[in-house]
Amino acid sequence: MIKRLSLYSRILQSFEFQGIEKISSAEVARRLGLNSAQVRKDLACFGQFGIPGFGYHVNDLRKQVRGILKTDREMRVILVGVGNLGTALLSYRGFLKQGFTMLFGFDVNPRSAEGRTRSNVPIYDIRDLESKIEGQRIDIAVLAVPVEVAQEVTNRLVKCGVLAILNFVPMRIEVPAHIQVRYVDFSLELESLAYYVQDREKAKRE
Amino acid sequence: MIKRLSLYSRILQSFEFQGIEKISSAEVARRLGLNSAQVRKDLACFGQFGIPGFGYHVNDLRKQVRGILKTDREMRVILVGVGNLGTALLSYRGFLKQGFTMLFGFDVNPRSAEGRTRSNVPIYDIRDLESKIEGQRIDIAVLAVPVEVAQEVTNRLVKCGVLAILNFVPMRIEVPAHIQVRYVDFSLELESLAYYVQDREKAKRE
DNA sequence: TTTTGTGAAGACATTCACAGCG
DNA sequence: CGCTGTGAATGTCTTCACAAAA
Repeated sequence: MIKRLSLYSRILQSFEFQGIEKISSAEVARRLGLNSAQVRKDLACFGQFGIPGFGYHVNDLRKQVRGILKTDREMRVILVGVGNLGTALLSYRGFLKQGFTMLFGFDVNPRSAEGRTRSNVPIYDIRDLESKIEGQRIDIAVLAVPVEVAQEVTNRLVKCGVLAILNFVPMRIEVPAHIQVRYVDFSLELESLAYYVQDREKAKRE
Repeated sequence: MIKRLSLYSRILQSFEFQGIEKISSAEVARRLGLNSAQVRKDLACFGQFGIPGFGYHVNDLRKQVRGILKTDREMRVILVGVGNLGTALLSYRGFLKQGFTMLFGFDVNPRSAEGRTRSNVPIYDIRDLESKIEGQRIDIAVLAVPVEVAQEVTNRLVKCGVLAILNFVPMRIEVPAHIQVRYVDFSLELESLAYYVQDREKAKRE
């Protein structure tokens, strides 16, 4: 549901960019492939932002949604594991949208990692994780290390006071209840796609 | 649900690797952070694989699950858009697990894209998309192009007979009903994490 | 005994449909 | 009228709890 809010935020931004000032739940729903009642419910959940018979003011609504998501305040992010994937994440504009700041990266081999990177985010040795982030507020750690060390690195991150982890490693990591974890797992998506593709070809034959 | 099957497949592989021959739904559930009834229901959905009072034979079950997911047969994949993200996907071992073959990539600037890649997947000009994949069976296209051209490229892919799309572009793409689309959207995950982090800090204050 | 497979219950999410406001 | 906000209805997914099988 919060993910949908984030979608609303994104589409409102694009409406604003296009100079559209007024929008209806039906139009938002159409653009995102959702049901209009769902859009209204999601928004109504946090207050009364709409005007019956009119719709929503794009500008107003966007401010409200950003307020709810707290996208208005700075999120401090670090990257742990600067291999192929980590490097890509660093250079992929659009990964860090406004409101997110990548402070630094960590890797077992910071020198070679730094060479690959075309961003100006400093890469430190992972041995210095604790000392480098000591005393700093780190909101989110992006985890892109090899599977074998994922749990160990996670434990260290939690000890360092990291509040949330975006995990690109294809395994479940154990964390205390108050730590937020979100998973991004490409190959899972690929495999599930494969399943439906199969169905498709079977359907064609029948 | 199919995603969970894929998780089972992965964990069964690791059990097999460790030489574990027998497994219970409770143990699988524990490892994946699920409920044991869920694991049993998911599996029971496709047949009776378990033995009451014993559990499941790891090897047997894995074969069954791979059969259901059709991970046993080759999936032919292409990559469209070989920018930062696309490049990373190409070099990221683990993206393409066994059963998936990356045939080639396409980009507006194949020369510079090829330079970045350390894989031996050939990169062609996107103008030649139709001619290069003509007559070939392509199961899945991985979409990693800029937002502005995502819909146009999608249309071309569909015309070329691609059956499924794994979309890394942060926007909804329109496709005919019989085409499968799956979305991978990092920044959405980041934003939703941010929301809960906020909650966390509020909770701490109270 | 142990652990499966599964109806029944429960929790959660989505959609319908309409009163009421602008 | 048009469109929101929202109870009620529906649908979907998850968990419980237990009879039956090994």
